[in-house]
Amino acid sequence: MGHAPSTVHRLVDAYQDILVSDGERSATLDAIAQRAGVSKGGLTYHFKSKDELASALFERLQALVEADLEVMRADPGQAATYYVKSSLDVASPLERCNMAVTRLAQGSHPEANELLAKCRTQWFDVLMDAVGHEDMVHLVMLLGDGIYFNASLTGTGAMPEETDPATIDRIIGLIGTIRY
Amino acid sequence: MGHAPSTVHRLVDAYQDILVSDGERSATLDAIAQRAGVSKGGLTYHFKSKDELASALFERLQALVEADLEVMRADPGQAATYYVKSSLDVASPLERCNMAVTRLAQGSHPEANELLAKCRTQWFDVLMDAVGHEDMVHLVMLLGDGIYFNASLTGTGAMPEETDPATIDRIIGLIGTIRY
DNA sequence: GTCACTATACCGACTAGTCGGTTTTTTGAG
DNA sequence: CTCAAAAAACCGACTAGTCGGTATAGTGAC
Repeated sequence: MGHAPSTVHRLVDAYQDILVSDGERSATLDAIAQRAGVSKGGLTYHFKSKDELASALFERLQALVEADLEVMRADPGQAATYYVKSSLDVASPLERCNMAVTRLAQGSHPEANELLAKCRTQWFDVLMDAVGHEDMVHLVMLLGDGIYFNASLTGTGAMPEETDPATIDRIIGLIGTIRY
Repeated sequence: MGHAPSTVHRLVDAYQDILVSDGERSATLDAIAQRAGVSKGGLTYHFKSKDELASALFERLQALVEADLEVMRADPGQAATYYVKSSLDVASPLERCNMAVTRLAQGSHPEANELLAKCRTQWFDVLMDAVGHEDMVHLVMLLGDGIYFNASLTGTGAMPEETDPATIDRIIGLIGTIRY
């Protein structure tokens, strides 16, 4: 019970956290190992290369997205609202993992690019089933991306001020008034 | 007339382009010099350090944003539409420069962070003057960010498909129906 | 001569990945 | 349960290569 997270899990966490907070460049093997509380040798025992670490991150994202899609499918009426609101929760495992993979994609990692494309297609499909109007789905997804992008810069201390959850609620209210 | 761009300009272009298309890690002095078609010595002749290159990029962004704000101030009625639509034009000098600085910010470059925060505040203020409703301004800016974020991933070949300008037009139409 | 470079060589710091060796955990025979 | 052997987990020094930055001799245009 209450497993202490395994070393492998901690290493992926460390990689993810450094990617999110300091960027790809800072995510060196030494830095990852140090944050995970193991030696470099300990890291390379579990992951022979940095690519293997990245692959583990990709698998984590796939699992988290699958769970997220399941939540949305379970309550289609709230799917769009849920999608927009959850974009704001930068501390959630999904958003953090998504952000880490996005950082790799921006460093032109082909596999990261493909995975992100796949995830976005899945979200689009689920939202289409739930909302049924293509333009509205695009609007919702773009809004979610904007919130996410904003939050990702706020996280690194780059924004004038954080996006306020209450503001998001009011914006959702405004969008709810659109007749289509 | 029709100046061939100066070496200094070409070096900043090269830095910007590599940042956008390959990420911070690939933007080495050698790579920048090579893309600009000068030797490494030629680069260091004009920029004593990488930080000076970054500063030149920051100055470029400030100038481009200032011009953009001027366009918006000149036609407040179209400011919001202009803001959203121009987010899609990833090939424009402003968007490319903005993207390059964003890459640096994500690598937690403090000066890049401050500059982005300042620019976003300026855009917000101009949109507030033009639109007059805070939540609508947030909506417009988030939408712009989403389009921009999408486009920036599409650029690196990461998206299922590029956001369609016609779709953006229809979304703007939907937002235009909101009464506030 | 000066400016705007080219070309090349070099240094120190850092980085990914390797490797021999050590510690910890698991196993299974008596 | 006990204890030794085997397997798994981990350590840290080392190697080969990269990157930012410095240095320097030389070239052609003005």
